[in-house]
Amino acid sequence: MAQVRLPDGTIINAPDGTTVQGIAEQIGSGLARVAIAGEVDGVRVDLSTAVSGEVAVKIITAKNEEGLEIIRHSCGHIMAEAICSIWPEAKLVYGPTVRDGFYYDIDLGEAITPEDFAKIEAKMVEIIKADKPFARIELGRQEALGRVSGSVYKTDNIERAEGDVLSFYCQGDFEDLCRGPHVPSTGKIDHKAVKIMSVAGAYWHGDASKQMLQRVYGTAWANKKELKAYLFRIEEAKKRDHRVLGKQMDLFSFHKEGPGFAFLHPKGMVIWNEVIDYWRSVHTKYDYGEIKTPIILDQGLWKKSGHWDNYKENMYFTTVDDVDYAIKPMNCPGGLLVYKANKHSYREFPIRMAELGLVHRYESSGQLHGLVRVRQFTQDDAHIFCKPDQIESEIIGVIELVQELYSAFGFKDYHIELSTMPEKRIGSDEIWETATAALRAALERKGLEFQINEGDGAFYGPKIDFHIEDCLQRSWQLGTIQLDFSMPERFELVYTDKDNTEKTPVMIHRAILGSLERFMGILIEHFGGNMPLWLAPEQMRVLPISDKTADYADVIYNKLRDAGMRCTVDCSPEKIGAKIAKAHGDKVGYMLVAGPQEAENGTVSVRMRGSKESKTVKIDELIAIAKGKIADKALELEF
RNA sequence: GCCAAAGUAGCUCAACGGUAGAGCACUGGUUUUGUAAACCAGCGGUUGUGGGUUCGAUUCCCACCUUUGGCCCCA
Repeated sequence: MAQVRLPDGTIINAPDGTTVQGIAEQIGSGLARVAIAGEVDGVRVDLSTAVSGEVAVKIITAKNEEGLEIIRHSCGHIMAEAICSIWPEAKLVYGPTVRDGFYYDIDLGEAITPEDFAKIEAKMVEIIKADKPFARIELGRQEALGRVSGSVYKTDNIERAEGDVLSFYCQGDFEDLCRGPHVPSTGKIDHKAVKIMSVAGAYWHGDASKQMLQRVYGTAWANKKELKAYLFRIEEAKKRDHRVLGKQMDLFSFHKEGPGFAFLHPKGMVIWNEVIDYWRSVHTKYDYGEIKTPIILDQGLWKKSGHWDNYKENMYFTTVDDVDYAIKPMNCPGGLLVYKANKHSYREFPIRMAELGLVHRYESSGQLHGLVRVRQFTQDDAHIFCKPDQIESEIIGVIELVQELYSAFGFKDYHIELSTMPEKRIGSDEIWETATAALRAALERKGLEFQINEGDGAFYGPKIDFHIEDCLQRSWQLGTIQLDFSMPERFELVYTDKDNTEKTPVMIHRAILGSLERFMGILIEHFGGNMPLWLAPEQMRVLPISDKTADYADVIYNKLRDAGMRCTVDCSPEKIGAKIAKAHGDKVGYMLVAGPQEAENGTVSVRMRGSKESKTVKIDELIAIAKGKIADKALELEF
């Protein structure tokens, strides 16, 4: 007899060899109907898997996240079969699940286009309706290799797979090498909850020197309602896209005369400047000095710093008076020269030099993306020079600064990565080891969770990166803390220590918002353009009911301007409803309706962005409230 | 950079071998308006750029530029 322990702790008995499906039936016929896979002792298996002895079993349904993943994986196979039936010459490569869906990499001479999606979907519906069972076949390594003979991709997959037993899954005549598990039959998928989303190129094994494959993306959900909800979420996310909002709100633009170079408009500059003002105040508090270094510097400097050898392909160059210059891609060499301008004592340490440095990095055209991936950007950079025994406390100080800055913008969700020694690098292995250990120690001291990103450090040192997600759930790096023992040595930086000898300082490179351009893009998406009052390009707009109260509107406007509010008046001949709609479209924080009633009492009727109600307040009262919200960096407008 | 798609008025989109059209915005007029868009009229385009095919190209073909979705890379 098998003793089966269920997730809630109950034990049920079943004859040895009972399948997971059988267990589900024993629990209840309803569960058996919706079961799509199982988990035996923590391992996901097909419903047809037999159990015996003492085991823990969990039944997976479409309601579980695991269930959805299995559905998506099975959908990948169904899509693969559909594609192969349309293009028999298609060679399948690899088809995993991803967040919200799945993809399949396919090698096919002919290009698959969005016009083909309907055809693929129709074929998939046909396969689903045929309710073909998924059958698992297990083979030894040699037999498996024999079974896929002729397919370079599948042979490669087998060579990369671990273990001696490899499995194949068949649905009817279609067969694919696959770890599984799968739904019991294609009919378990709701054909109304599946959709082909896009097709794009992808290198085999992500290697640019390898063949370009076609990657077809699909999504699958438990039912039609969830699919619709997902598609709705995507549409909503697109409305928050900073490129869309940037145009709509007149914040910035791009032009073909400078691809990858953002042009900031007056309203965009308001956000930019507010961010910087706040940034400066926090840096003053954390005892940073600020410097500014040139954008164009002699090429020799970049050879000395190692950028020439390690970063040249991302740099811009220019020649004037027969002298070769580089446009800076990083601020550190300039910062080093500032350090070298004076002699330093250990008593000054740590020296924290911040710089809002404008850098240029050549990025190949395919990777440009609005404000978040550009060729020219301003880093909120800083270089900290300190003694080795100050490293940990300095790193901790930066982490605290990161947390303070992010929370002011309402960013609570970010993840941290620790990147280690890359292939292209300067400095000895011992130095890398010490530096990496120091970063790790600081993170652990702060009790922060982080993941290791092997081989992804900067060429001069390991780094801690802070990532947040945009509205389309793409992850973007913001802050970075990089430890560098090499650059100070190369530039022969010294300080006089207590014992009156000259020693080499340690250098910490760090950026918190990362790129101000990227940060602005993420801010726009984060707030959906509805900026908190302190960041809003237009904090308030006075809306006179008609020309009759135009004079009163001007009085209010002047008072607000005098109080330092960013404010305009809408004196167009529109009706008040139209003015309100327009102001909402422009994402103005407070809409101040001014009619005869208000004029008589010295008040305005305040309508808040996003709200249908309004409140009547005295002008001075409004100013006091707004000033309070701005000073507190309040995220909400309500009062 | 690679694979694919797209580029039409300031913006969002139609038309798809035969004189390029709408809404919003803008300008003028009517309306003097009370909380998410009053009405009328007008202005606005060498259809991304350059070649080619054709009697004729926005439409078909080629190249380039830019953008979009991915891949690789990265702040």
